[in-house]
Amino acid sequence: MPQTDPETRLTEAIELLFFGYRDFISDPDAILGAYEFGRAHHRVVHFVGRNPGITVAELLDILRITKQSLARVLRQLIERGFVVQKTGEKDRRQRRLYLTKEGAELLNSLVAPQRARVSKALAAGGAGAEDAWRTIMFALLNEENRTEVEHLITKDSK
Amino acid sequence: MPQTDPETRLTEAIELLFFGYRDFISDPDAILGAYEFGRAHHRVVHFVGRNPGITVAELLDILRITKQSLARVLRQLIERGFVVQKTGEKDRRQRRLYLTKEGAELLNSLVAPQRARVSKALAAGGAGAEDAWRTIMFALLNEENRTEVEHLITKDSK
DNA sequence: AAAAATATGTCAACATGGCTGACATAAATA
DNA sequence: TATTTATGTCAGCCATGTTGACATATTTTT
Repeated sequence: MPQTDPETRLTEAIELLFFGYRDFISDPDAILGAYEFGRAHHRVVHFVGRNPGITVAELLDILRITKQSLARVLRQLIERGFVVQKTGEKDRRQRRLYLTKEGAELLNSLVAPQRARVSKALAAGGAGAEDAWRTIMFALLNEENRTEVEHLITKDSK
Repeated sequence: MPQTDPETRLTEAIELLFFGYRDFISDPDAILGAYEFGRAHHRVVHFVGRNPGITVAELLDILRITKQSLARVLRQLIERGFVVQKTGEKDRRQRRLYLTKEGAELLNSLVAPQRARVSKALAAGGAGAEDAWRTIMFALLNEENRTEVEHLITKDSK
């Protein structure tokens, strides 16, 4: 079997991340095209769907973009009826975001092929591989983001 | 311990990919800024460095962008002395691409923090985790890309 | 030798989705 | 009441993707 030096091994891992991510995000693109939406819309729909009632500020913090960039895609999603805003009950300055029925359907059509892909991939690793994969993916995060991401992704685990 | 339904588990994995990749590509950005280069330049420098003498057509096939998009960043990299073109010896229509000494230094400064990050993350998984992680990342690829990616990433394994 | 195909380059126009800066409004807080 | 906060909006800029059309040099096919 080939022996590989550590630098090469790491370079290969870096390229696996590049190519893996490239294909991972490829499924939704065709679907989005039919709506004349882009990846920016996808991200908003995804995180609003995962965090119903999220405030604009919280969404900006997840996406790490400016409010002006968000405003463009958010306006389109609202105008076309995929997202609604509701004034916050406790703090009436807030605009809490929710998916409409149409938004939830769009999200579902986007996430379905991604789930299928990830499900297959995790299964390909065999028993125990999923935990190892998760540990490594989590360890890729900047330390200052780990707590936040942990909260975000485990939001509705039972 | 929390029991988690399969859909939620997969959604969490999808978000781990999103956040993990986001942080994974964060290191080089500051470095690139100092050169007034962007991620597109990074990709070109990376794959030219990994595949010395690569042709323009091969590079386009890896990057999946149009030649007009590539032309812009490639021109800048050539003008500023990070990449050189040499006419193909067998086929003189080809322009084979190589990094200059400066290009190799730039690549090294970009890849070093990525290697450090990935190295730490793989180590965090413990023994055997790296193989599991690789298997899963590879299984994320579109089937039609697997052979190509396998060749690309194992290019100089011994 | 001529014709066709290939590898590459270039011009022009346009779209998406980032960015900064400035300013406005309503509501909460000090 | 004054200030801060959450949000929205206008205007313009930049990076990097796209399509379409066309040019050149070289190789391959006829």
